[in-house]
Amino acid sequence: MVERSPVRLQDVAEHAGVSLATASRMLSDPGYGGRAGLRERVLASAAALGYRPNPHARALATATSMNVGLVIHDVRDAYFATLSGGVITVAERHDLLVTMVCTYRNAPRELEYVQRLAAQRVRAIILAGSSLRDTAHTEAMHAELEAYQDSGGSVVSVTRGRTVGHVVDIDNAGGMRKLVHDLVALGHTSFGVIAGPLKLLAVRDRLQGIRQGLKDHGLSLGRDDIVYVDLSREGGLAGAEQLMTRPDPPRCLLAVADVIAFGALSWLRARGIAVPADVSVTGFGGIPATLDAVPSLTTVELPLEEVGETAMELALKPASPRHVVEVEGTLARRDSTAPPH
Amino acid sequence: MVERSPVRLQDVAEHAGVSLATASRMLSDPGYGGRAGLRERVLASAAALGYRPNPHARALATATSMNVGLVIHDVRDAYFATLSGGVITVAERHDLLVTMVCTYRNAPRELEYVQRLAAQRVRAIILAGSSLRDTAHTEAMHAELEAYQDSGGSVVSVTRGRTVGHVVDIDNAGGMRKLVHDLVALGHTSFGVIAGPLKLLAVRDRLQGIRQGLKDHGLSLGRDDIVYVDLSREGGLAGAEQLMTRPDPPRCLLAVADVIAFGALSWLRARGIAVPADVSVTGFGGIPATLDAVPSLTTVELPLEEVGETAMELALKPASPRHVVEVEGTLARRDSTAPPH
DNA sequence: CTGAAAGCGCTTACAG
DNA sequence: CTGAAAGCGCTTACAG
Repeated sequence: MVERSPVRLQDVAEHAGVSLATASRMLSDPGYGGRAGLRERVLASAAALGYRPNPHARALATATSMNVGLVIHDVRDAYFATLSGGVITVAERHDLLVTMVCTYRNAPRELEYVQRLAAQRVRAIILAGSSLRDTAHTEAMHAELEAYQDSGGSVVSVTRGRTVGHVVDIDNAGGMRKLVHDLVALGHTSFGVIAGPLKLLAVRDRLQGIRQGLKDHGLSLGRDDIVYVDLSREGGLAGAEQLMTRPDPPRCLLAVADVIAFGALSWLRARGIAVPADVSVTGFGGIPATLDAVPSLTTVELPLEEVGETAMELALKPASPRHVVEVEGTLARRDSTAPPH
Repeated sequence: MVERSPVRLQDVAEHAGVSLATASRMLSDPGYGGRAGLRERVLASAAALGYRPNPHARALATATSMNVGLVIHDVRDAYFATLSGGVITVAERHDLLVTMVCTYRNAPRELEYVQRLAAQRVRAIILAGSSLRDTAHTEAMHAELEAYQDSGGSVVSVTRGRTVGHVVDIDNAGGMRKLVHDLVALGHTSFGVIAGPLKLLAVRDRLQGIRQGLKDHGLSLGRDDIVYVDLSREGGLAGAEQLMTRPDPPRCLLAVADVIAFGALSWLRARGIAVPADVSVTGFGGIPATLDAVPSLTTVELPLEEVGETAMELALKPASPRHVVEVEGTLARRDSTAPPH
């Protein structure tokens, strides 16, 4: 089916008048001695023939590749796209190619992808999405990642709660807590929360941060003050609808993610409900679009690109000692929040 | 450095009591006969041992892999993120993994990535970004892609003007022309164009569409009516500044891309210039955020996710006959445009 | 320092 | 249908 590439290392060796072994050394081991001019001759031959090493042959012989695997929930989501940008930037600096897979928050799919990436002998697997709360799945992932790491792979997770590999730990709870404090300071007491799927650890943490922030001021959430929706713009639309059509709608809508907040803003706009005059709205994440929204969205800004860069950098470090990098969100108080009148 | 994976095909063969060759056939050739129960036995052994085939060994033996390469300008840009989502969706259906590289519109980098992907024997290379106008580079790319295709690879470009492989041809000029017609129908006669880098073929085509659309109505662009900026939000900010601070600012700003329009909207908002009351603004592309902007952005909507899906589907087809799929943009008239008062 | 040879883990003609 | 063997294109002990 496929024609083989014409020029192999063997060809280069012959062209340069050396053995296969020598050609290999001159080409891939910069520290190797070699008699004067030899290296130059081999390099010249390689260039002359347009030699391109076969990465599969190399991977087979050395059991490592120049690829890294990046596991995210969804590229179409700006949160992950931005983070991926950071990963790719650093990977490029190290001549690494990144293979990206999207799980769409589906546990079996996540596991299968990790297995495939491990089978590919990628140098590292970066799990950039919040981990999924499911005991059986967590155990299977753990076993898989452990085995992968034991066989020389590097694992990095952008989520807390992973017990293997390096971790970039985003302080979801702390960020939300800060945000809530700020809103309470503005005078808010009536909150509605639009949450995402509870299977996401990040969602749980953000909710916990909200509860804690309220509790710090003697406030709390009623049963009906929180709705669970899809982590998307559509989810935000539905969530706002549920909360705002109650007899006594909240004066402040806390979304657990920026995209959800966008949906909520859209719902409110369509109903002619003014933000922030009638109701305040907040997001979480700080994706670039929060600046373009009108009103601009108050949110907890995460250095997403930097998170991606850090993750990729950790991926380059040896598995031991384990690194845990804590990332704080910054409160970005913008135009979608104001004191309730 | 790296421990080898413990279970090889050889182990499965021994466990099942068959030869290596038979094990290989039972596992990877579904159409192969084999005596009754043999296949089941081999599969059972593979499962029992947790066998995972080594894709590099397979790639070396067959000269194909289960990966495809996706070349884009920038993942952080929603245009490419959305398109990539489509590619990944279809790739997943075919058990293909996608390796994504970002060129940041840098020609040498694009070429180098294509070479690396070709060396990896990816099944297909999808060039999702507009091609770069640079004769030397175009020729080098052409040679590389041709060689890659001759060796069995599949190439798909989402840009016109590529003479090798399948093509998804987005009608940039036609879309812009439709948009301009609509604006002229609204009563606009005074336009300012915020263009991107002229090295991008897509930018040239969109400009050409604008010129044509104007010409259809006996209008034209003056020397100062067009500014060239970076294809980004910041570019839009700068472009709006240049055009709107002229003695006689235009009444309608045409951006060649949605992100540029966002920057322009932001600049206008900061100056208290009302859109669309004082000035109309349009984009191109139809990325999801155009709906969340306030006012929502009038744009030419491209089915970006579908474009990605189509590209990946074409990648699965044989190189011959060549397919060229034409994609039209849809005029999305929204709130950022109105008749000039 | 250099080369001949074995080995990485598969697939696939070639015999039987 | 099945198996022994060669081969894919590299790297790397092992001798010299």
